Amino acid sequence: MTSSIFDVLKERGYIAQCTNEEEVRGMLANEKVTFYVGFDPTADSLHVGHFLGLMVMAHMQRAGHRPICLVGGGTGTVGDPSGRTDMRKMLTDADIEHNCNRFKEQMARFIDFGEDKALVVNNGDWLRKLNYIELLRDVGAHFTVNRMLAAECYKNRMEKGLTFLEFNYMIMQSYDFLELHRRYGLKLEMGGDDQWSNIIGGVELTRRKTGDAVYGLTFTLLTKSDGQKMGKTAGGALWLDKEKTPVYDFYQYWRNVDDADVEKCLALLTFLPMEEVHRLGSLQDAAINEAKKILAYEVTRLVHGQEEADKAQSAAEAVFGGAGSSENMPTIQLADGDMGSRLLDILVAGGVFASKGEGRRLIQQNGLSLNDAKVTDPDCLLTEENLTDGEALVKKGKKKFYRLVK
RNA sequence: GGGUAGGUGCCCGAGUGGUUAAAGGGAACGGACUGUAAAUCCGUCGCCGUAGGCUACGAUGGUUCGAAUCCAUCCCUGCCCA
Repeated sequence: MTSSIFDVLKERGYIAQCTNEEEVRGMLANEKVTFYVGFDPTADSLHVGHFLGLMVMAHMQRAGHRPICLVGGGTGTVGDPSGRTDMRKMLTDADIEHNCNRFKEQMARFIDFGEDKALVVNNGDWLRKLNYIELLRDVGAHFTVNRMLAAECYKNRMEKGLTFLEFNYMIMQSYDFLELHRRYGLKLEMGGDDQWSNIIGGVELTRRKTGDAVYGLTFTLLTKSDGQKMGKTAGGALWLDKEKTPVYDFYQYWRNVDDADVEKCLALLTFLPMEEVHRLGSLQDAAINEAKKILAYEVTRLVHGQEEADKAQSAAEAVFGGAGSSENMPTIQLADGDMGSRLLDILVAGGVFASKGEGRRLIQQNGLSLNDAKVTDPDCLLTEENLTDGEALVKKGKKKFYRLVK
């Protein structure tokens, strides 16, 4: 057997670092491998960064391997200092449990948790029971502080201060690997490239404790061509939960990615065949919009399902192309008292503007339209005449649309 | 515990008694240009507002006509010593 999922992952651009490329490649080609990716429950929803990891897991599962989703009920209480300049806010146990449950629901959209096909585990189950002295003797003896301090992930914390609490994160994550190896025969840990230090910690610990060959692999972080992290919006992260990031906004985010990032996103965030990805990625100038539409639709479909993706696409076409249905664009429900009220106040109440000042400014800058006519007066009122069939369309800036419905 | 340097708007960071809603940069937002792209240029970027007012520089008190700026106490962080 020579074909390996490893090659697929590599071709699609997922792989950043690997402990032993040839051995991992061979292992993935010749046996069913149990592997894991960890997710710390720092928020009540997964975001696009996690989605990349889920895509990798999905590819692996399709190739016959068994994924373990580890939610960090234990590590989440400590907080991973990797890539952070400040200590994370401490979460309460109740928060963590709530978040863990949400994660599980969301993961089920991408991973098949059918019989023995995949597992969800919570490292709180074993980490919380650990005895300090035992752990120190058992695990602590295998780590030298010198090596740990040299780890990339602590670099920028050496200046800002790194607490002992967070310093132990690597130990805990390494212990997870060992524990999963013992419980499930785990052979491989995967994670974002920022997890490299933590992952090799686990690989080494497990090797030393058991003598078994185990491996680590990191996947590319989702970054824009200018190096910035992808998936950040004005409102923060791009969430997979539609309550936190509306599907329409989610779709629009991908519809609007930079030309330079289109091919990469198609490869990493969709299951389209690579020939198709290359073809779409090579489109030039205005034609690349075609690729962006497909990207937006596909990613939205994977995350929110076909129906939601259709709605988002339809809403986008209604707004930008004149076709499609406007029904699914963000909607503001008008109250009875709104007729004759100031448009500005209605939009602030509807969340379109964060403050009246912001709205007023936007109007002064010619950034607001009502039914395709520029609004020039900040104090203009919304009247029945503005409505057609009980609806009006408001445009904020160049491409944010809201439907007012009575 | 001792010494020392700090805590400023979304982030970084200037500012050491009035001219400071607070320089500069980044992010973000609006406009022009475009392809729902990028780059560029112009503008905006605490809240309410016609004027004008209100709130804000870790927290709480105080000095002063007037404080982000001075004093006191407290909280937090870095560094050095123990």
